[in-house]
Order: sequence, then structure tokens, then C-alpha cells
Amino acid sequence: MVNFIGFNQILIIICMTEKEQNTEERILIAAKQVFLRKGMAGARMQEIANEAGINKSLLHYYYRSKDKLFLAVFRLAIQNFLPEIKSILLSDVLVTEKIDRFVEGYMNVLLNNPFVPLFILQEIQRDPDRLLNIFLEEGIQPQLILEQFERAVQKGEIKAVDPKHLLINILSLCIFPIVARPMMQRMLYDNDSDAYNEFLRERKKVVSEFVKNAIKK
Amino acid sequence: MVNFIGFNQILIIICMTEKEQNTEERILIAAKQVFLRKGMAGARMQEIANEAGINKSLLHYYYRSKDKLFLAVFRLAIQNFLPEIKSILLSDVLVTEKIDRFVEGYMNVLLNNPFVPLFILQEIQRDPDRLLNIFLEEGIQPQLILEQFERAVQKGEIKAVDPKHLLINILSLCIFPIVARPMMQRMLYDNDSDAYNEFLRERKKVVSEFVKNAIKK
DNA sequence: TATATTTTTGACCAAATGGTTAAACTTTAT
DNA sequence: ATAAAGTTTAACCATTTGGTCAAAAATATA
Repeated sequence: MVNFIGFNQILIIICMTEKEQNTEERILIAAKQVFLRKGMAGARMQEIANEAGINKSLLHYYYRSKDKLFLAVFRLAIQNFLPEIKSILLSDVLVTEKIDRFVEGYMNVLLNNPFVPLFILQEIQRDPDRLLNIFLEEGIQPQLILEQFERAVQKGEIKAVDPKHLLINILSLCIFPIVARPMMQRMLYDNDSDAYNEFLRERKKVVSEFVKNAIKK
Repeated sequence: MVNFIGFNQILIIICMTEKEQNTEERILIAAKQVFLRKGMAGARMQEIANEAGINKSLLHYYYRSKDKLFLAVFRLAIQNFLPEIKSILLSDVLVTEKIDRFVEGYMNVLLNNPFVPLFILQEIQRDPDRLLNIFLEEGIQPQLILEQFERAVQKGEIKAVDPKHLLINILSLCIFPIVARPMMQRMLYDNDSDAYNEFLRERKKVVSEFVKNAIKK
């Protein structure tokens, strides 16, 4: 008998869109879709299985429980943000230039992962201690930014502001318009998605200017 | 036989903390507690009944379904914010003074209702059309603020800024630190609640200055 | 090719959950 | 005091839901 395994594998590779990647990865992607939109409490294992186009039992075969699968998604969500942020924070430029880059880069990541922030805020409210620990494990270090602001103040590059307030200001201005998009797009732009996208594009400059204006001596 | 009804009522009045107000109201208060913290998907009818100290059937007796009870809570949450905001917006003072008052008043309401914003953002993401309609029914008019900003620009009171960006900036700076409190209090203040309260107090001034600095000519 | 191992599936289960109902209890009206 | 109306309760119900299991299918190994 002829061995069709190789042929099948070739088929699989060709039809990547349908049977793309291994099952474990497909589950994770489907779980991300569902968990990010519905949260832990609103997500259904069956819906994740449907989204992945596989049998529900496979979710447990690969991830054991809903909680474990959720944790994998939570980690993934964090990892979507970390690299971009770290590379900017570690770059060696003036603090004002760094703020420009941060706002630009951070808002880009937010636009590509619009469901992540509300998801994270929601879930941290539900189970703060455990999930904040995961943040630490994934290597989030707000201290890093705060120190940079402090040094910039000492060196006289910027006005003497509380670095914590400055950090929260920047995060607020970037994150809120994404988190509140379903509300604001309807209230301010008659639910015109293109118009709100344009608004968010403008916003990169607006936020940069807004922040820099507040810290220039 | 002696009529004990009057005596019972007196007891009820005395023990207001225990049997306070009528059942319908007690249910609404309990439902608010649970829905605001857990959201529609995470809330349990039994938990609400326990919180109210009554039988679960009474929830359905007074509010028919979980969905109806949720809607009542959603309306209530909006109403907690409206009066304060409206009174400030309608006051006849300079735009800079109005921003001061708005930030002060809005952040006070937020501190008294810290779970409302995340709750609303979460639920609007789940069912945007229906819930945004409720917002309109309750009389939210962002147009009101936008027009005031526009007029202030025309009269030359403030720099020519896009009123929508200005509005989102103010809302962001006020709302985000409350919504992200479970996260930020831990990351920036070692979970010291008093320290974060102090941070939020300072913030009223910081935000006011931050915003006014961005719009002064 | 035959055998062991891994992957996938459908049937099933127990607990949880929103909701119903009839009876008991309380209050009001007559 | 009695009947009527309103309120409260416990027992139930149907469905949903996370999870299990044994058998089937596919794959790897010998």
C-alpha cells in the first residue's frame, strides 16, 4: 500500500488557513478570541471549541481546565504588549523623544490588540493577587519608567513632576480611548468606525503634545 | 387577641440596619453590589439573594428576570453620575473654572462609585446598542460639553483644540486611575490603600493643571 | 506489516444556574 | 372576624456548563 501520510501533510501545509498549525496552538488562538471579548466569566468552553473547529474534549486534553486555558491566554495577552514597550524603554534617547516613541508604539500595539486592556482590568479586579503575580513573572517593571522620569527631572530635562502621575497620565490618555471605544465611537462619531480610527490616529500626536507640553520647563 | 402588627412594625423601624427599607429596594441595592463587582456574566442570582438576605424567588417576584434586574442596576449606575455632572456643566462660569469644578466633582463621584466605570465599559462591550440606548434615555449629552468647548475656543478663552480630544483627555485622566486601581495600587504603591487614596486626592489638582496647561493660549 | 502511542470524538455526568410554582404566611380591606 | 390581596418560602425543573471516559482514528515505532 502506498503511504499517504506525506501527501496528507503536504495538503495540510497547503491549506494552512483551514487546518493551520497544530491543535494546541489553534486552541490557544481560539481561546484568545473568546476570552478577550467575553472575559473568564462570560467565555464558554464550547464556544472556544467551535471557534477552533475541534471537539470540546480537546481543550481539556491540551489544557486540562478552563482556568489553565485562561491563564495561558492571560500570559499571551501580556506578551503581546511587552516586547514593544521594553524596546522603547531601553532605547537611549532624550525623555521627550522617548515619550513620543512610547505613545506612538503603545497606541499601535493597542490598536492591534484592542480587547486586551479591558480584559486585563476586568480579570485583575476578579482575582488581583494571582494575576498581578503573573504580571511580575512576565517581567513588567513600572519601576523602570519611573526611574527614567526621575532622572530626567534631576538632569533638568523636564519640569519637576511626580513620575507616578506622569506615568498614569500617559497610560490614561493612551488606554482609555481604546477601552471606551464601543461607547465613544457611538456617542461622538455616530458609530462611524473609520472616523474613530482617524480620531485615534490624530490622537498619537495630540497625546504626545499634551504630555510634552505638561513637562516642558 | 392582641394585635401585634403595630409592634412588629416598630421593631422593623428600630432595626432599620437589618430590615431596612422595602424588599424591592433591598434587592436593588444588593444587586448593585454584586453586578457592579462581577458584571452580568459573573453575577449569580443566588449571591444577590444572599446579599439581600432574602429568598431567591423574591428576585423574580419583583424583577421578573436576571436581565431586568441587571437593567435596573445599569440605570441606577448611570443615575449616580448624572446629577453631579449636569449641575457642573450647566453652571455659568469660565471654561477653565468649569474644568476645575468638573475634575473635582467627577473624581469625587468616581471615588464614591469606584466600580461603576469598569462595569459600564464591560457591559457596553457585551451589548453596545441596547445599553447605549439606555444612556440616551437617561439623558447623557456629550454634545453639551463639546459645544461649550467650541464656544470657548471661538471666544478665544482657550487655545484652538479639538473639543473631542479635549473631552476624551479629561475623561481618560479621571477615569483610568480609578478603573486601573486594583492594578496600579499594587504596582506603584505596594497595595497601600491609603497611599493610593492620597495619590487620587493629589490627582484632582494634577489633572486640572495638566488640562488647563494644555489649553491656555 | 504489526504494534504501541498519540490524538480525536461522542456519549455521558454532576454541579450550577436561572427560573417556576404551589403552598404558607402576612397585611389590608370589609 | 373573615376574606382578599400581597408577600415570602421551599421544593422543583430544565438547561447550561465544565469536565470525564472509553472507544475510535490517526500516527509513530518496531
